[in-house]
Amino acid sequence: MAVTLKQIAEKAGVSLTTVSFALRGKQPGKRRLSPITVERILKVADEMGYRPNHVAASLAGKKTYTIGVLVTALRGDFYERVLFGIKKEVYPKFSPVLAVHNYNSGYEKNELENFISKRVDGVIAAFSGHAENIELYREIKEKYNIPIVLLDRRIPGLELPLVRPDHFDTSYQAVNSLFALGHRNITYIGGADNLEYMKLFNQGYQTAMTELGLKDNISVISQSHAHQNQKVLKKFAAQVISAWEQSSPQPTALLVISDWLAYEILGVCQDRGIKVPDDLSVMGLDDCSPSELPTIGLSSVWADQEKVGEIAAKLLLERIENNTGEPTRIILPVHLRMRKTTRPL
Amino acid sequence: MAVTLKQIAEKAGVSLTTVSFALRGKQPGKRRLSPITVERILKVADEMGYRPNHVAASLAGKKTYTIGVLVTALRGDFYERVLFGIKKEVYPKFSPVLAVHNYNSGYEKNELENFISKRVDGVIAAFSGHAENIELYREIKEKYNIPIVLLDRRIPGLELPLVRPDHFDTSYQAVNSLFALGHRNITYIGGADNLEYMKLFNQGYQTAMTELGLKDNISVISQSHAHQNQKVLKKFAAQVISAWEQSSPQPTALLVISDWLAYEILGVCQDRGIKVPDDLSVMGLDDCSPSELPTIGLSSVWADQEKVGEIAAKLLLERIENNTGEPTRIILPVHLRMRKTTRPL
DNA sequence: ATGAAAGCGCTAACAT
DNA sequence: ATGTTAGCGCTTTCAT
Repeated sequence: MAVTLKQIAEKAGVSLTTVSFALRGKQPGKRRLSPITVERILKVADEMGYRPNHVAASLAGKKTYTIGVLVTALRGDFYERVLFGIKKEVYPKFSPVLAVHNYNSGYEKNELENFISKRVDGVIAAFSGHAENIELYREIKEKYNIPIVLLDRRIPGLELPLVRPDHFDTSYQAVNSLFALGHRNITYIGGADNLEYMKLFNQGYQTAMTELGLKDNISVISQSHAHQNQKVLKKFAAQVISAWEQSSPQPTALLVISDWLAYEILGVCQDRGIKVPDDLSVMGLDDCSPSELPTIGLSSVWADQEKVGEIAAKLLLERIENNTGEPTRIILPVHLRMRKTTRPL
Repeated sequence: MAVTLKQIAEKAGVSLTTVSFALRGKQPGKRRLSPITVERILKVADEMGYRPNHVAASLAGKKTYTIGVLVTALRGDFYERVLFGIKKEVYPKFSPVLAVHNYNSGYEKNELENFISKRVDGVIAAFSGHAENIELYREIKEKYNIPIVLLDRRIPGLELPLVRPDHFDTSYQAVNSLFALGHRNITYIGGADNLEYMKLFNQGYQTAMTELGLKDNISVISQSHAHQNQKVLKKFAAQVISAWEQSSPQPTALLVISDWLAYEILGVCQDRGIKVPDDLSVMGLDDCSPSELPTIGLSSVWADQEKVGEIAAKLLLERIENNTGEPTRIILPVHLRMRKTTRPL
């Protein structure tokens, strides 16, 4: 069945060690081998159809060349882009093990334990927010000395490097751009603020409004659970628009925590004959791909998620290779994407 | 650092073997151990914070409890759903290693070799279509005896189990539903037919048209590369509509190979003042999530991709566990989702 | 009911 | 320039 180093060694008339080094090139402990033997070994290995056994190599070498990537969810082309950035950065030296927790504490625990058992060389994770798993993160870091890089949010009590888009500036910029268009009455449609990015969105909104002298116009509508299925979003969207219809003075713009919720709001507007952007401007905050579709054209704020992944991976590799690195915090700039759902007043 | 079986054995005053069995429950070779020792071992292990080392277990046990999942791409909520189905089915016994080839032969080769080196227990793969990798698939199957289940398309010359939605019936049903609405002049907007599903889409269209006595109305517009970025799609969409505008008699309906292309077509129609569905009905074939958005409402054909993943995983597990199973072919039914871009004539 | 011991296939000192 | 050898942390016969 599977060919081993030993078999190659026998066939090539050299020792197993020589084969091991020959096959891996010169990288490790500077052993010098005659090019002629190397060539012979390579040939034999090729003829026999040798495939290295990573499992054995990992056990012996105490390195698995594997990193654990734990994200909150896969849907919605968000962590997909992050994952792509990670893959790009570590390829082909490391391979990522993908895990998803969906904000479920049990899944998160399970996946993290799995990372430990798999002896991954490093972890990139988006913390779920469940405090009961903090000790597990600490164990990974301190007991197992596995480097961790965080995505999007910190873990209270743990000093860990973090990479995320500038959430505060996201809503801050959005409010300012709306202001520049002439809007003064801007309502923020938010989430429960239990996740750090939501809190920052909210703060960015509040700060911008205050700075612009619009403190009295601040108004927030929010719903407890942010990550929901389409049905729940639809219902919430209807509530938002009903509230808007009844309010006076009516806000001229809505700043919406997620593009997918904004799409539903657009739908409700359409049903009720509210013209966007003529009667109402709508703006999302996490530029998802449908926003760019010609029939949607939702104004939103774009973050380079791929770069988030790349940088996280880069930080992780540094830490894996040099066992160094302080808990840096890297906040990436975001960019306005003004499209068709916002207009000058 | 990491606690080992040996350390637990010493602390508990038993042999390493006993610890190994105790920790894994009763499953393997029916060894009987006194509940009292088991309890003590469990307690010690817990106190010491033991985490099993999967790497060592895999090497010794010749099973990695890992399956390789190779898909064509991640974007577009397609393989995402498949992956979800797979995870659901194998959790928590096996963990999937995710690989993506993007129709690139080199990546595919690399990822498959990686699967071998990782000694995965099984493989679920969507073949890229590149013939030069067929031997590698054969090697996995025959030399390494690693079970493989295919997604979406066969591999010429290899008898392997396959799971896919009914691509033929997708376009076949679509044409019939359009016919039922009164449409007779239906154009198919397709791809290069180099992938099996494209060929089947095309055949379903041709067959349905022929059966309905619409042989003379058959018309196909296609473009070589199907999986492109938005810019290319936009351009192709413009060409499609230009062709439509100039044709006479004008088709009343467009059957579009992918929903994302259809969205762009909708955009072009909007720009040129063509009313959908009043002037033209548009229908997609791979129901993606934006189709359901209220402001899009693209009619399409839905396939239960999650179930594709589930079934593929189920077939794979059977083969891993019993080393049995013929090359079954499972074709899942698809369902029409008539929304707002199609209308009765 | 429990242990001892032989690997699994490789890496990395430590020779020569 | 190449070989010998001792593990890595487990699973699994084979004993007792």
